[in-house]
Amino acid sequence: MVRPRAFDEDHVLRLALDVFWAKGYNASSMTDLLEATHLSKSSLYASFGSKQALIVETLRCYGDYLMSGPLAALGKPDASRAEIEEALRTSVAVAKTPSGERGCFVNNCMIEVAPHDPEVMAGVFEVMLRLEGRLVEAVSRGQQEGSITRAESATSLARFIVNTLAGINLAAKSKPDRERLDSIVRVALRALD
Amino acid sequence: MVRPRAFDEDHVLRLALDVFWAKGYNASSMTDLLEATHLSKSSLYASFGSKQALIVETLRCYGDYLMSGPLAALGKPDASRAEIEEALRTSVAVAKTPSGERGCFVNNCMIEVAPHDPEVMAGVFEVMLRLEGRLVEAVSRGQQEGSITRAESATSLARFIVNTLAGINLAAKSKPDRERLDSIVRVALRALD
DNA sequence: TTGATTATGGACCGATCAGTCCAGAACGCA
DNA sequence: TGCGTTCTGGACTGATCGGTCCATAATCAA
Repeated sequence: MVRPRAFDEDHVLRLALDVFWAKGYNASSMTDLLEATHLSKSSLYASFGSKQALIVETLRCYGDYLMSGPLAALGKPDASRAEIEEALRTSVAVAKTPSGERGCFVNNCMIEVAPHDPEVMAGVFEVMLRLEGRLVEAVSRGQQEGSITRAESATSLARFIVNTLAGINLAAKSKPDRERLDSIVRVALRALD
Repeated sequence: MVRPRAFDEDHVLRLALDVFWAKGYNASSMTDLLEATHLSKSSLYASFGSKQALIVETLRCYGDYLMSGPLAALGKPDASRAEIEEALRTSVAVAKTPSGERGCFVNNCMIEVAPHDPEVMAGVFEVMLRLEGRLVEAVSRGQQEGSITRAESATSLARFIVNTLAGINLAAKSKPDRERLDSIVRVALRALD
């Protein structure tokens, strides 16, 4: 082996992710991706194979971003109700960001790509399961310490929160009022009492 | 004037809607639409102008379907908590239908098309406002009769329900377990207590 | 230097796309 | 029987798409 890779694959994925995330899969042409990644067409195809394979990789990349970014609170070993609330509020804050109208990349893929592509569907599932898993832990902890109702299973409550998050990220696409998102979170949290 | 229209425009819209709904906007070629509507290319362009104009029309059509179909309960003049529950449960039932993985056409448009097309965005808004309006009425009635909490405004609660419905329809795309959807509804309804 | 590997840019491909146009058939009223 | 309108099918266009290929240059180890 000689001449090592001249570019960082993860960094390229982040750049490609930004394109797919902002424009959607179909609207992102290979030209767009080449400009964003500063790669030659040959290099990009040699490294990833196809546009479809590329978006599958970016999904994995997005999962990492989610867990270490907006939803990082849920990763704390003692995460509980407070961290669930924090995650919801952070999601609202991100949604109100200028780039918030990109919504959630996983949601976007689920609707635009997954129905036509089993690999993307699998990637979507993976991210959602990671999220759900962390939420189950946090909910359980909240139930143990009494801050969350025991009337429903931790799994049911966690799935409800995933559902609420999905809705918020979908709403984010339409530049909603801050108050609208805040009240959704507020009402949703009532279900945990 | 001679020779009247040989086809029913609303019926054509329903057929076109089915295509867009099942395959998405980009994946629906004009060929698909022509086959489904049994129209000639010339007729379709003469009647609707463009693919984009066509999907805008189908959005209106979908709104009518929603209100007179799955969400018809909310249209009853005395709709209240029971009808909200019914609408949620019907949505789950529809989601578990073979064609349920199409999800919600409005959600699909919001993610795939609306970001690139202000007219579609406007159409999406219109349907969502209709739904929200009906929910506000039903929630208010529930609050008056004491079946729904007064701790939050009718608007906030209605928006929360819209959000929950959106999440459910998004989840529908991945062929979820019945139990998953049921528990989401069950937990969501806790927020109204 | 040599040879293996990687990167680059551009030419090129076949397919598909939305949309236009036209000649003519079908139709209904006067 | 005409006239005006609607409908049809197909030919056609120009653009764009994802993807392939290749000759060449750059890079490093032996």
